[in-house]
Amino acid sequence: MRYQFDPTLGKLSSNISRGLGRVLVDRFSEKGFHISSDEWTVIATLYNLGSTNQSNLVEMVGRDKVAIKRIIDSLEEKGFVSRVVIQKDRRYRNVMLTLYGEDIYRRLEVIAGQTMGTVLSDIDDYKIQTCLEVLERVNKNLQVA
Amino acid sequence: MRYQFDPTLGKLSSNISRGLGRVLVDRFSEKGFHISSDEWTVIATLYNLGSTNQSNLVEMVGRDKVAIKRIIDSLEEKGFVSRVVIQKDRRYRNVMLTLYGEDIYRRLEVIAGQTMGTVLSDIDDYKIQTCLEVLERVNKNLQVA
DNA sequence: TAAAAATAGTTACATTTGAAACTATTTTAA
DNA sequence: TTAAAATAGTTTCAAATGTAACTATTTTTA
Repeated sequence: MRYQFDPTLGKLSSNISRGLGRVLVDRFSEKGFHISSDEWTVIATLYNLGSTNQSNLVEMVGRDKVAIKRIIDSLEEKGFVSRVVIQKDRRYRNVMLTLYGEDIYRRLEVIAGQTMGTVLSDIDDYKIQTCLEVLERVNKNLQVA
Repeated sequence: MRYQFDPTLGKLSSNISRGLGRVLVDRFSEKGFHISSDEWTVIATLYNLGSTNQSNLVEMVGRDKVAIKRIIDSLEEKGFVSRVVIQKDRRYRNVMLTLYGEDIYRRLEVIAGQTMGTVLSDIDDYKIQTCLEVLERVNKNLQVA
Protein backbone atom coordinates (compact mmCIF):
# COMPACT_ATOMS: atom_id res chain seq x y z
CA MET A 1 0.00 0.00 0.00
CA ARG A 2 0.93 3.66 -0.20
CA TYR A 3 1.56 4.63 3.39
CA GLN A 4 0.38 7.75 5.10
CA PHE A 5 3.01 10.39 4.67
CA ASP A 6 0.57 13.09 5.49
CA PRO A 7 0.28 13.23 9.21
CA THR A 8 -3.19 11.72 9.48
CA LEU A 9 -2.69 9.12 12.19
CA GLY A 10 -0.45 11.38 14.25
CA LYS A 11 -2.83 14.28 13.97
CA LEU A 12 -5.89 12.18 14.80
CA SER A 13 -4.34 10.41 17.76
CA SER A 14 -3.03 13.61 19.25
CA ASN A 15 -6.30 15.45 18.72
CA ILE A 16 -8.33 12.59 20.15
CA SER A 17 -6.01 12.27 23.10
CA ARG A 18 -6.29 15.96 23.84
CA GLY A 19 -10.01 16.17 23.04
CA LEU A 20 -11.07 13.09 24.97
CA GLY A 21 -9.08 14.28 27.96
CA ARG A 22 -10.72 17.69 27.79
CA VAL A 23 -14.26 16.30 27.48
CA LEU A 24 -13.75 13.76 30.26
CA VAL A 25 -12.30 16.34 32.63
CA ASP A 26 -15.21 18.67 31.85
CA ARG A 27 -17.81 15.96 32.54
CA PHE A 28 -16.11 14.97 35.78
CA SER A 29 -15.85 18.60 36.76
CA GLU A 30 -19.55 19.25 36.07
CA LYS A 31 -20.37 16.53 38.60
CA GLY A 32 -17.94 17.98 41.13
CA PHE A 33 -14.94 15.69 40.57
CA HIS A 34 -11.68 17.48 39.93
CA ILE A 35 -9.66 14.75 38.33
CA SER A 36 -7.25 14.87 35.39
CA SER A 37 -7.50 12.31 32.61
CA ASP A 38 -4.19 10.78 33.73
CA GLU A 39 -5.56 10.40 37.22
CA TRP A 40 -8.65 8.73 35.83
CA THR A 41 -6.49 6.31 33.83
CA VAL A 42 -4.52 5.34 36.92
CA ILE A 43 -7.62 5.01 39.12
CA ALA A 44 -9.25 2.70 36.56
CA THR A 45 -6.04 0.68 36.16
CA LEU A 46 -5.73 0.23 39.93
CA TYR A 47 -9.37 -0.78 40.21
CA ASN A 48 -8.92 -3.52 37.63
CA LEU A 49 -5.47 -4.55 38.79
CA GLY A 50 -5.71 -4.26 42.56
CA SER A 51 -2.65 -3.50 44.64
CA THR A 52 0.57 -3.07 42.66
CA ASN A 53 3.87 -1.17 42.60
CA GLN A 54 4.72 1.96 40.64
CA SER A 55 6.96 0.23 38.10
CA ASN A 56 4.13 -2.06 37.18
CA LEU A 57 1.90 0.96 36.69
CA VAL A 58 4.56 2.34 34.36
CA GLU A 59 4.06 -0.82 32.27
CA MET A 60 0.28 -0.85 32.45
CA VAL A 61 -0.35 2.82 31.85
CA GLY A 62 2.47 3.45 29.39
CA ARG A 63 3.81 6.59 31.07
CA ASP A 64 7.29 7.00 32.52
CA LYS A 65 8.10 6.61 36.20
CA VAL A 66 8.22 10.35 36.87
CA ALA A 67 4.74 10.84 35.44
CA ILE A 68 3.41 7.90 37.45
CA LYS A 69 5.02 9.21 40.62
CA ARG A 70 3.38 12.58 40.13
CA ILE A 71 -0.04 11.10 39.48
CA ILE A 72 0.23 8.86 42.55
CA ASP A 73 1.36 11.82 44.66
CA SER A 74 -1.72 13.73 43.63
CA LEU A 75 -4.09 10.79 44.13
CA GLU A 76 -2.55 10.15 47.55
CA GLU A 77 -3.06 13.78 48.57
CA LYS A 78 -6.71 13.48 47.60
CA GLY A 79 -7.02 10.32 49.67
CA PHE A 80 -7.88 8.07 46.68
CA VAL A 81 -4.86 5.78 46.97
CA SER A 82 -2.46 4.69 49.69
CA ARG A 83 1.22 4.02 49.19
CA VAL A 84 3.10 1.64 51.48
CA VAL A 85 6.77 0.65 51.44
CA ILE A 86 7.07 -3.12 51.06
CA GLN A 87 9.22 -4.43 53.92
CA LYS A 88 10.37 -7.49 51.99
CA ASP A 89 12.06 -5.22 49.42
CA ARG A 90 12.11 -1.64 50.53
CA ARG A 91 12.71 -0.25 47.04
CA TYR A 92 9.08 -0.98 46.22
CA ARG A 93 5.94 0.82 47.24
CA ASN A 94 2.61 -0.89 47.15
CA VAL A 95 -0.06 1.34 45.66
CA MET A 96 -3.77 0.61 46.03
CA LEU A 97 -7.13 2.37 45.98
CA THR A 98 -8.51 3.29 49.37
CA LEU A 99 -12.16 2.47 50.07
CA TYR A 100 -12.88 6.10 49.31
CA GLY A 101 -10.92 5.75 46.07
CA GLU A 102 -12.95 2.69 45.08
CA ASP A 103 -16.13 4.58 45.71
CA ILE A 104 -14.89 7.45 43.57
CA TYR A 105 -13.96 5.02 40.81
CA ARG A 106 -17.52 3.70 40.65
CA ARG A 107 -18.88 7.21 40.32
CA LEU A 108 -16.35 8.22 37.69
CA GLU A 109 -16.96 5.02 35.76
CA VAL A 110 -20.58 6.00 35.21
CA ILE A 111 -19.62 9.42 33.89
CA ALA A 112 -16.83 8.06 31.70
CA GLY A 113 -19.14 5.37 30.33
CA GLN A 114 -21.79 7.94 29.41
CA THR A 115 -19.17 10.17 27.82
CA MET A 116 -17.73 7.36 25.71
CA GLY A 117 -21.28 6.39 24.82
CA THR A 118 -21.88 9.83 23.38
CA VAL A 119 -18.58 9.96 21.57
CA LEU A 120 -18.97 6.49 20.02
CA SER A 121 -22.77 6.37 19.67
CA ASP A 122 -22.95 6.66 15.88
CA ILE A 123 -20.18 4.19 15.12
CA ASP A 124 -20.62 0.47 14.43
CA ASP A 125 -19.42 -1.85 17.16
CA TYR A 126 -17.32 -4.00 14.91
CA LYS A 127 -15.60 -0.95 13.47
CA ILE A 128 -14.73 0.25 16.95
CA GLN A 129 -13.31 -3.18 17.74
CA THR A 130 -11.25 -3.18 14.54
CA CYS A 131 -10.02 0.29 15.33
CA LEU A 132 -8.93 -0.64 18.84
CA GLU A 133 -7.23 -3.74 17.47
CA VAL A 134 -5.27 -1.62 15.00
CA LEU A 135 -4.34 0.89 17.66
CA GLU A 136 -3.11 -1.86 20.01
CA ARG A 137 -0.91 -3.20 17.22
CA VAL A 138 0.42 0.27 16.32
CA ASN A 139 1.17 0.87 19.96
CA LYS A 140 3.11 -2.41 20.18
CA ASN A 141 5.04 -1.58 17.02
CA LEU A 142 5.94 1.81 18.41
CA GLN A 143 7.34 0.30 21.57
CA VAL A 144 10.00 -1.60 19.64
CA ALA A 145 10.61 1.19 17.11
CA MET B 1 -23.08 -2.22 23.19
CA ARG B 2 -21.30 -1.99 26.54
CA TYR B 3 -19.12 1.08 26.20
CA GLN B 4 -15.51 1.37 27.22
CA PHE B 5 -15.40 2.60 30.76
CA ASP B 6 -11.87 1.41 31.16
CA PRO B 7 -9.68 4.03 29.60
CA THR B 8 -8.67 2.03 26.51
CA LEU B 9 -9.23 4.55 23.74
CA GLY B 10 -7.86 7.43 25.77
CA LYS B 11 -4.82 5.45 26.81
CA LEU B 12 -4.13 4.19 23.29
CA SER B 13 -4.57 7.52 21.59
CA SER B 14 -2.36 9.33 24.06
CA ASN B 15 0.32 6.64 23.94
CA ILE B 16 0.27 6.54 20.15
CA SER B 17 0.37 10.30 19.93
CA ARG B 18 3.35 10.45 22.23
CA GLY B 19 5.04 7.37 20.73
CA LEU B 20 4.58 8.32 17.11
CA GLY B 21 5.88 11.80 17.84
CA ARG B 22 8.92 10.39 19.58
CA VAL B 23 9.72 7.89 16.80
CA LEU B 24 9.24 10.46 14.05
CA VAL B 25 11.41 13.05 15.77
CA ASP B 26 14.11 10.39 16.30
CA ARG B 27 14.05 9.35 12.62
CA PHE B 28 14.19 12.98 11.47
CA SER B 29 16.98 13.65 13.91
CA GLU B 30 19.04 10.65 12.73
CA LYS B 31 18.99 12.18 9.26
CA GLY B 32 19.97 15.58 10.58
CA PHE B 33 16.55 17.28 10.69
CA HIS B 34 15.66 18.85 14.00
CA ILE B 35 11.92 19.15 13.68
CA SER B 36 9.18 18.52 16.22
CA SER B 37 6.17 16.43 15.29
CA ASP B 38 3.98 19.55 15.46
CA GLU B 39 6.28 21.28 13.04
CA TRP B 40 6.10 18.30 10.72
CA THR B 41 2.29 18.37 10.88
CA VAL B 42 2.21 22.05 9.95
CA ILE B 43 4.78 21.68 7.17
CA ALA B 44 2.79 18.84 5.61
CA THR B 45 -0.46 20.78 5.97
CA LEU B 46 1.04 23.84 4.29
CA TYR B 47 2.45 21.71 1.49
CA ASN B 48 -0.96 20.26 0.73
CA LEU B 49 -2.87 23.46 1.33
CA GLY B 50 -0.59 26.11 -0.11
CA SER B 51 -0.63 29.63 1.24
CA THR B 52 -3.07 30.25 4.09
CA ASN B 53 -3.60 32.25 7.27
CA GLN B 54 -3.00 31.16 10.85
CA SER B 55 -6.67 30.84 11.77
CA ASN B 56 -7.17 28.42 8.93
CA LEU B 57 -4.23 26.39 10.19
CA VAL B 58 -5.95 26.31 13.57
CA GLU B 59 -8.88 24.63 11.78
CA MET B 60 -6.79 22.26 9.68
CA VAL B 61 -4.34 21.16 12.33
CA GLY B 62 -6.71 21.13 15.30
CA ARG B 63 -4.45 23.09 17.65
CA ASP B 64 -5.28 26.44 19.24
CA LYS B 65 -4.05 29.75 17.89
CA VAL B 66 -1.29 30.09 20.48
CA ALA B 67 0.14 26.70 19.56
CA ILE B 68 -0.04 27.52 15.85
CA LYS B 69 1.63 30.87 16.40
CA ARG B 70 4.50 29.23 18.24
CA ILE B 71 5.00 26.56 15.58
CA ILE B 72 4.96 29.19 12.81
CA ASP B 73 7.45 31.33 14.77
CA SER B 74 9.82 28.40 14.97
CA LEU B 75 9.39 27.39 11.32
CA GLU B 76 9.94 31.00 10.28
CA GLU B 77 13.17 31.22 12.29
CA LYS B 78 14.39 28.10 10.53
CA GLY B 79 13.51 29.63 7.16
CA PHE B 80 10.93 26.99 6.25
CA VAL B 81 7.95 29.34 6.04
CA SER B 82 7.37 33.01 5.41
CA ARG B 83 4.71 35.11 7.05
CA VAL B 84 3.35 38.22 5.36
CA VAL B 85 0.72 40.69 6.60
CA ILE B 86 -2.13 40.85 4.11
CA GLN B 87 -2.65 44.49 3.12
CA LYS B 88 -6.31 44.02 2.24
CA ASP B 89 -7.04 43.06 5.86
CA ARG B 90 -4.10 43.68 8.12
CA ARG B 91 -5.34 41.39 10.86
CA TYR B 92 -4.34 38.41 8.73
CA ARG B 93 -0.94 36.98 7.99
CA ASN B 94 -0.36 34.82 4.97
CA VAL B 95 1.77 31.80 5.80
CA MET B 96 3.45 29.67 3.13
CA LEU B 97 6.37 27.31 2.69
CA THR B 98 9.50 28.89 1.27
CA LEU B 99 11.26 27.05 -1.58
CA TYR B 100 13.66 25.78 1.06
CA GLY B 101 10.69 24.66 3.17
CA GLU B 102 9.21 22.78 0.19
CA ASP B 103 12.50 21.02 -0.33
CA ILE B 104 12.63 20.07 3.34
CA TYR B 105 9.07 18.77 3.11
CA ARG B 106 10.01 16.38 0.32
CA ARG B 107 12.90 15.02 2.35
CA LEU B 108 10.84 14.65 5.52
CA GLU B 109 8.03 13.00 3.59
CA VAL B 110 10.32 10.14 2.62
CA ILE B 111 11.39 9.58 6.22
CA ALA B 112 7.85 9.88 7.57
CA GLY B 113 6.58 7.47 4.89
CA GLN B 114 9.21 4.89 5.79
CA THR B 115 8.46 5.28 9.47
CA MET B 116 4.72 4.83 8.99
CA GLY B 117 5.51 1.87 6.75
CA THR B 118 7.35 0.20 9.59
CA VAL B 119 4.73 1.01 12.18
CA LEU B 120 1.83 -0.21 10.00
CA SER B 121 3.59 -2.96 8.05
CA ASP B 122 1.91 -5.94 9.70
CA ILE B 123 -1.63 -4.53 9.64
CA ASP B 124 -4.23 -5.12 6.93
CA ASP B 125 -4.96 -2.15 4.69
CA TYR B 126 -8.70 -2.31 5.12
CA LYS B 127 -8.35 -2.43 8.89
CA ILE B 128 -6.18 0.67 8.83
CA GLN B 129 -8.80 2.40 6.70
CA THR B 130 -11.57 1.38 9.08
CA CYS B 131 -9.50 2.57 12.01
CA LEU B 132 -8.86 5.98 10.46
CA GLU B 133 -12.54 6.27 9.58
CA VAL B 134 -13.49 5.60 13.21
CA LEU B 135 -10.91 8.06 14.49
CA GLU B 136 -12.16 10.78 12.13
CA ARG B 137 -15.67 10.24 13.43
CA VAL B 138 -14.58 10.24 17.07
CA ASN B 139 -12.65 13.41 16.45
CA LYS B 140 -15.74 15.06 14.93
CA ASN B 141 -17.90 13.93 17.84
CA LEU B 142 -15.39 15.36 20.30
CA GLN B 143 -15.49 18.74 18.62
CA VAL B 144 -19.17 19.17 19.38
CA ALA B 145 -18.99 17.53 22.82
C1' DT C 1 31.81 -11.28 51.31
C1' DA C 2 32.87 -6.78 49.41
C1' DA C 3 32.57 -3.99 45.27
C1' DA C 4 29.94 -3.23 41.17
C1' DA C 5 25.70 -3.37 38.81
C1' DA C 6 20.89 -3.16 38.73
C1' DT C 7 16.41 -1.63 40.24
C1' DA C 8 12.52 1.40 42.35
C1' DG C 9 11.48 5.53 43.18
C1' DT C 10 12.53 10.74 43.89
C1' DT C 11 14.35 15.40 43.03
C1' DA C 12 15.67 19.32 40.35
C1' DC C 13 15.75 21.98 36.49
C1' DA C 14 14.79 23.40 31.92
C1' DT C 15 11.31 23.23 28.31
C1' DT C 16 6.69 22.99 26.73
C1' DT C 17 2.01 23.94 27.08
C1' DG C 18 -2.57 26.15 28.25
C1' DA C 19 -5.48 29.91 29.59
C1' DA C 20 -6.39 34.57 29.92
C1' DA C 21 -5.60 39.03 28.94
C1' DC C 22 -3.96 42.01 25.53
C1' DT C 23 -3.15 44.79 20.77
C1' DA C 24 -4.37 45.87 16.29
C1' DT C 25 -7.60 45.94 12.89
C1' DT C 26 -12.05 45.40 10.66
C1' DT C 27 -17.06 44.87 10.73
C1' DT C 28 -21.54 45.85 12.49
C1' DA C 29 -25.22 48.49 13.92
C1' DA C 30 -27.20 52.54 16.41
C1' DT D 1 -20.28 58.24 11.23
C1' DT D 2 -18.87 56.68 15.33
C1' DA D 3 -19.18 53.45 19.34
C1' DA D 4 -19.51 48.57 20.19
C1' DA D 5 -18.62 43.99 18.79
C1' DA D 6 -15.97 40.74 16.42
C1' DT D 7 -11.80 38.83 14.56
C1' DA D 8 -6.62 37.62 13.90
C1' DG D 9 -2.86 37.26 16.08
C1' DT D 10 0.43 38.13 20.22
C1' DT D 11 2.06 38.37 24.98
C1' DT D 12 2.34 36.84 29.57
C1' DC D 13 2.41 33.99 33.36
C1' DA D 14 1.33 29.83 35.78
C1' DA D 15 1.05 24.87 35.46
C1' DA D 16 2.36 20.52 33.27
C1' DT D 17 5.93 17.70 31.33
C1' DG D 18 10.45 15.53 29.94
C1' DT D 19 15.20 14.57 30.96
C1' DA D 20 18.94 13.66 33.68
C1' DA D 21 20.96 13.11 37.78
C1' DC D 22 20.20 11.53 42.32
C1' DT D 23 19.11 8.32 46.78
C1' DA D 24 18.08 4.08 48.76
C1' DT D 25 18.02 -0.58 48.46
C1' DT D 26 18.81 -5.18 46.63
C1' DT D 27 21.14 -8.40 43.51
C1' DT D 28 25.03 -10.01 41.10
C1' DT D 29 29.63 -11.37 40.56
C1' DA D 30 34.59 -11.46 41.19
